[in-house]
Amino acid sequence: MEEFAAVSGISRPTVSKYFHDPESVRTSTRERIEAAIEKYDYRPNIYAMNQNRKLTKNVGIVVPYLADPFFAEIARNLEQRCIDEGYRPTLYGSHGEPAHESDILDSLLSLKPAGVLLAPLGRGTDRRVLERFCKAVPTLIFDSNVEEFGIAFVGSDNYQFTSHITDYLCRTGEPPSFFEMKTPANPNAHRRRQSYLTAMEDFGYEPHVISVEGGGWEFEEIGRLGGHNAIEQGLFTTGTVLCSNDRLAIGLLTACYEKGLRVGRGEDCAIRIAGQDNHPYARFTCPPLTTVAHDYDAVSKEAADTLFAAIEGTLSPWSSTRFEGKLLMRDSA
Amino acid sequence: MEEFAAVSGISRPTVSKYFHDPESVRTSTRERIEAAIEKYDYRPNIYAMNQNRKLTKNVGIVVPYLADPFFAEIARNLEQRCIDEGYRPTLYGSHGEPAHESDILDSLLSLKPAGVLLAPLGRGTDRRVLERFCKAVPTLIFDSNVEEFGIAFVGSDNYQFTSHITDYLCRTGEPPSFFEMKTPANPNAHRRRQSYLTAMEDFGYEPHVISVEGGGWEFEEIGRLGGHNAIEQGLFTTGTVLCSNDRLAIGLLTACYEKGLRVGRGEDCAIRIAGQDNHPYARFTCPPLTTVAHDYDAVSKEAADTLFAAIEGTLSPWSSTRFEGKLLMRDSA
DNA sequence: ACAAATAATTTACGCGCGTAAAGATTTAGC
DNA sequence: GCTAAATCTTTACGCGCGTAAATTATTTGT
Repeated sequence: MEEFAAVSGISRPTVSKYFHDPESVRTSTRERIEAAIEKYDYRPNIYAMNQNRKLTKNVGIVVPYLADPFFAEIARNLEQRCIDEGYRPTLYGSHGEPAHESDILDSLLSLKPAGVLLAPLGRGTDRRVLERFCKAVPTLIFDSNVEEFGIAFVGSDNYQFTSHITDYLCRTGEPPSFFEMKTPANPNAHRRRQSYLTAMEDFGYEPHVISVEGGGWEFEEIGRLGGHNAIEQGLFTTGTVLCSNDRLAIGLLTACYEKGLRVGRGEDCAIRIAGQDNHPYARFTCPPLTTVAHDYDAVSKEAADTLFAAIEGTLSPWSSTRFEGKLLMRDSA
Repeated sequence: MEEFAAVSGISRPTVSKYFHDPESVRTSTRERIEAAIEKYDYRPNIYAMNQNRKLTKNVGIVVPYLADPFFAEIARNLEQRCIDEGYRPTLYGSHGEPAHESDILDSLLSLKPAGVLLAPLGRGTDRRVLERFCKAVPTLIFDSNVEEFGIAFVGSDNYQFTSHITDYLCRTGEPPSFFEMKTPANPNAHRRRQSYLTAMEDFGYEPHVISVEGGGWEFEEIGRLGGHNAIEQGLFTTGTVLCSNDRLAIGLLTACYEKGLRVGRGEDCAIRIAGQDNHPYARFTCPPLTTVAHDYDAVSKEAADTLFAAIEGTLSPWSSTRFEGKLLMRDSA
């Protein structure tokens, strides 16, 4: 930087100031620096920069499982917003393992990030590690809430999701059974079950929950195996099934296919199946999956904006924002 | 580190040496240091460490599109192998955009990574940027090859993939048409088409390629729309279709559903559809998709091992390793 | 055109660690 | 118990940059 400043005819502290915030120097100076950068292809050493800065421009994005297209999609969205605001995002996937999540937070700590966007594992999340982390780094929790940690929570309104689609299913045919994992990793699943129970009672129907065994993140396979069992034991009494999420629904669709059950809302169909999330593949199942769509854009925008506001000093009390979902009526129900 | 060394009763240079490589100090010393780390919860500042080290422990993993479950899966696999070897992997997705890929390589350059595992965009990759990058950083190219850049290439044997499944399809029914994108981003697609043409000639059949329009990375939608067209125009003359990849096949399955065509190998089915890649969802389509599976494990192991060997000094000439695929016979064909 | 405000320069120090060199200490081999 | 080898300690410097303080140059308002 010393040399670069010399050949550019500008002092090193000014160059340093420019890299900290290009807007902080006079326009004429900025143009000279930028011309020199172009000419000499100089870029400052990231390690040396971040060593002394109290605040880096790093932002960590942590999701429970990067191989889940839902999280991959929202991570991609958040990543772009960070770049647009001049931050350097780094992606992390917890691989569904609490220990891995803790490791990520630990190593993130030594990266001195300006802020972190975290979708916690949920049930498996180590409260102590997370709490300590949130004290050190401005952390925005999204997707699934863990107590009132961090600066805010942003996610979807799971009660509304489930009551909305339950309403739709009741209006258009037999009331749905609810198909879910017995021990879901994600706390949203509990909200959805609860919402289903409430909605069914409100409509004057008897709720009917089918909880299937299985751990881990291979939801499709869990849905498929659970579906086989449920079909064999005749648990789908009403001919309509609302799944706790789309991935379970995709597995259940496979089970129905394998059992020779025709899925859909036509006269000749044996069963209606609906999901929740609008998973990127839900549109391409056979039949296309009726589901409730997250407002990806709204969630990621609110999450990013809230974090940036907190980083840039706007301290506000902890808050929780939940966006409503949109019903997507397709052929499966 | 000064203070930590003092309270631990060990000199700072030795502590520094320990963090560089725990094996490089005497066992008794290592135990004392590790006990002290446990006690005082000390960890060195990453930025200061990497500033002076000629070689960091960072490894970059770059894939064209993180929201594609295929790449998400292989990235996850590679990530784990890096961690196991004591490296710090960082994930990057190019979002399908050449400019973004170049940006990633550029910013990776300033991270002084020990090595990089790169799955290039392919056709869109900026040759000049990549070449310059490969000169500065040990780079292993995987999935799709770009000239003979980097230290080596590791991927799947696309010729074998297609000839193998073409063989199977010809033996079990009518010979397949080949369903692909007209302008695929990935060079593997060209190999597969070529392999199809060769295989069909070898079997004495007339090859029949259906190239559909569409750019970007939304392969399912491209397959669906292309499928609608092809069905309307009666292009699937033989009643068997081999798709260039599983994502196109998934879209085509949706198109068939929407057109009322029954897919599968049963007597009452109108069309057989097969894919290639064994996409994580291929098992859950309706019907489950017959496809050729990558040897994920072998590819990622070979890729990681080759990179680690190069980093640790074992210089070997550029090489190309391609693993054969395994035919997965499911219900769609 | 002049004072006040703004921006850039000069000078200087420190961040937390890597690392080299020389000397002191411990260990291994016999 | 001795020597050679391996390891550790002491000392010292530098990496590439952030940043504070004092000074000087430039711009702005009137």
